[in-house]
Amino acid sequence: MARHRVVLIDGSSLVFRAFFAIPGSFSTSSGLPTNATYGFALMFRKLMAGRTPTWGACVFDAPGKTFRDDLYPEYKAQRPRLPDELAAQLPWIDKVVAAHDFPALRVPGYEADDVIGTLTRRALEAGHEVRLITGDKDFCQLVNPDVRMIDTMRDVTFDEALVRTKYGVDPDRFVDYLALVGDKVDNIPGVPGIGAKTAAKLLEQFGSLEGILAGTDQLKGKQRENLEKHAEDARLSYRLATIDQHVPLDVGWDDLKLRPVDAPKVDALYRELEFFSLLSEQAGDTPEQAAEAGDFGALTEDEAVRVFLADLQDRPAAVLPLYDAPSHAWGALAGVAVAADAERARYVPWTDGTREALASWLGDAGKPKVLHDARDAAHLLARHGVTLRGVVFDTQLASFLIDPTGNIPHELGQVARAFLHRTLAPEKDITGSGKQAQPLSALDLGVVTPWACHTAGAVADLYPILTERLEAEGQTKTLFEVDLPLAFVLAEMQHVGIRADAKHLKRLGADFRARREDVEARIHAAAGGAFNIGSPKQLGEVLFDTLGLPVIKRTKTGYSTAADVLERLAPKHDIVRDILHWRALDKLINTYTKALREAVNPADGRIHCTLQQTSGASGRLITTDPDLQRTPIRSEDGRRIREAFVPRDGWTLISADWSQIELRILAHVTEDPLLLSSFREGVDVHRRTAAQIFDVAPDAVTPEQRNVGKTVNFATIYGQGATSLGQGLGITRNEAKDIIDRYFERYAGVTAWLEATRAQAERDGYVTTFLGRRRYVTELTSNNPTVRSYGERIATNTPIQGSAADLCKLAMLRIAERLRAGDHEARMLLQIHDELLFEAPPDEVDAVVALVRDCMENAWPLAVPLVVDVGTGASWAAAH
DNA sequence: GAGCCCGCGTAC
DNA sequence: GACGTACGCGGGCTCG
Repeated sequence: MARHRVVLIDGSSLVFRAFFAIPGSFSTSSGLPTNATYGFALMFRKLMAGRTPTWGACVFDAPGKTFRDDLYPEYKAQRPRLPDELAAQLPWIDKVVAAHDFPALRVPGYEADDVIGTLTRRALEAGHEVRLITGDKDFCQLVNPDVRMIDTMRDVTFDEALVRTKYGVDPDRFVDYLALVGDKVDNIPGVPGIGAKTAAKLLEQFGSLEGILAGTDQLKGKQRENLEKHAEDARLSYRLATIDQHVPLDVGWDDLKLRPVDAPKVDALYRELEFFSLLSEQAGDTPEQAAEAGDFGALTEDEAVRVFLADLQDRPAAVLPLYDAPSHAWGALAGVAVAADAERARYVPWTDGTREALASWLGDAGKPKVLHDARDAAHLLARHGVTLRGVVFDTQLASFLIDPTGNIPHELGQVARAFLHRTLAPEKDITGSGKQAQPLSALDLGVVTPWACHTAGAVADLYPILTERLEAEGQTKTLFEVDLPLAFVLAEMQHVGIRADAKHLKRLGADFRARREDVEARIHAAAGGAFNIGSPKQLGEVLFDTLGLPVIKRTKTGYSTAADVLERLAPKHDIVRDILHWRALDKLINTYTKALREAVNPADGRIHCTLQQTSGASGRLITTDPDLQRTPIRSEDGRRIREAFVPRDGWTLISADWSQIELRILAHVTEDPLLLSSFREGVDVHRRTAAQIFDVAPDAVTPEQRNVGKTVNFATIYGQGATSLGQGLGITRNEAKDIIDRYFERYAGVTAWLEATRAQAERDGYVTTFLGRRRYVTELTSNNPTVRSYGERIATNTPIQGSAADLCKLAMLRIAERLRAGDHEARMLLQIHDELLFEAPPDEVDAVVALVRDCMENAWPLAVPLVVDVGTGASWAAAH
């Protein structure tokens, strides 16, 4: 017969946790804040979904002093006062507890911790097992084979192994650990200079706090000094951190007996609190994952994997491939979690024994799969020889399409919080972070499995919810026809990477470094001494305090030394030119020659950046790790960086970019006659704008005037005002205003469209792109004029920038399709917003150029032609 | 040492 | 504050 279970809830700490973890905007229609109450209700729901305990109690701190205050007056002195919004919820939290017929305990003179500790001891002595529901790590000291600590908000269960993994000490040494490390929240002092890592190391070496204090002669330096000096602090901390397990309690098991949940009673309260999603009839439809109720496990053998996967049949399963390395850059595959639903999941480590079974299922297009970030998964799997097929949904892309600005970058934890109100344990909770981070494969399967299964379970739970939301937002088609297929094109591009000549980067770096040194010597001589030129703080002191140059602009932390400021100071002192030069070289060295060289994968000599699909609010794609979209081109030195990007031996790089795609889209949407005619007749649009602004014939426009025209054309797209346009052009605000007025007079169609778009955005609360991609502009409802005008710029810029991004995605899809259909070896390498980069074998170049040009020029039927410039060459510098 | 913000610079 | 979309570097601060 199963043993009796006792559940002890740490009410006080959970109330605080819930209050800070759940947005303050949670409230009833009458304005009662309910975020902490909701968190508490969620916790109960998870608790009750699991195995029913026999006894239980929800323990709160009682008002008044405790023995710890006598020991140490500063105890918990750092605790913030109870916020009013939380105080107002306490009576309601009591009601939630009462509605579940859960005994609530408050014992004067003792903290909740001690009451819980005492009940835990009694339960163990009676042979029962205990579950502690808390977010407070102090309870780790009570964990043993019969006592587990459950953090319901993060869905993490601490057993002995997890305590050891996370803190590096056994539960029975946890108090010693706390005594050394201290606890800022409770104002437990600890020993200065001893952090988590050192404490674990010392305890490993000496066994206990007293062992350490007795053995300080074996230590040295600051550490020994601190331990000797603060020995009494540590002992005091030990007593403060020790949970008292012998509190006199006037309760017996009969008082703590639990009854089955009275659903109507709970529902009545939840209706009052407007927690409609927690009502029992709905709860039955999508049962919350109980902290321990899941049917989770690890599968390490081929046959077991096959049986589990075959049992899924044709039902969509959530798939979560996991990186082994803490850094994802070239990380290997540790394993794959597969969830049939949130309650049934398996973690399969990637081993010789499981590889075949996993690979054949993952590659089977007939087995439907749901992923969160299929692009990343497909790339990771591709590196292990697995082709991911049968992906029917991507919860990350769905979240992005529902609200691109909502949960950037739409990581699973954020999306689960937003749509499931569930807090997932971050991976570092089990792996640790920083230098002592452990790869998943080094961790106990008992630690990885529940975490991986819970996490995959969240993807399974998100699937139906996001499917429905996506449909409601009218974005289903975009997901299935554009973003999801594109994810696999991007995965392929990441997998292919771009070849980079590390030697060229090294030579360039050496050249730039030598030049930087020369300039640096001159700067230091002019300043009268050495200083760190790369520190804006130090540089400001030299320029404005030592050399007495005039202060033109300030930042919130001091003097501004930005390039535009330095440009204006350049005539006053020769040092300023040198500083600008030093900055340019320093940037090229650190961000480009150095970082790019480190990004080259030695295995294939190529850089494999990430093509983020869910980070650009307007729908743009974004490159990271490294960011190849920011490869320099504007300066002479910068362009030399592009010489390092080369094709495969004997192949050719092809660069194709749209000419003025955003201005053409502007012409299309505004239907402005002048803009339309410029593009239809193929006249130079910047020259045309200059002619309008300066009221001269196009032939008479000087190069300087054309430049003004160009700046003004872009200013329109960005919603630039007179002040900054004036600054950009080096003219007065009034002169700039005249130019803008004149532009709007001549381009009346543009003026009308800007006006209409702002009005539409205000009316609907969002703007859209060609593909119907939606961006909500909440800024427009702000009372703050600055925020509101920012909203207006977003409203008018996003349809232009976002539609350009749409066009590029469509072109990429068609190009990928046609390269495949034509059996071309050529490959798409990069997207730089309006440019696509390819490499092709020589015999394919002409065909690929034609194909690419066709797809790009005909990406979308516009009222004006789309013009594409194509270049080829032996490097990116040569091709562009 | 890790994590964060800041100032700055790079691209389209 | 005053130009839209981004990423990432080094400096410098805080925390442990």
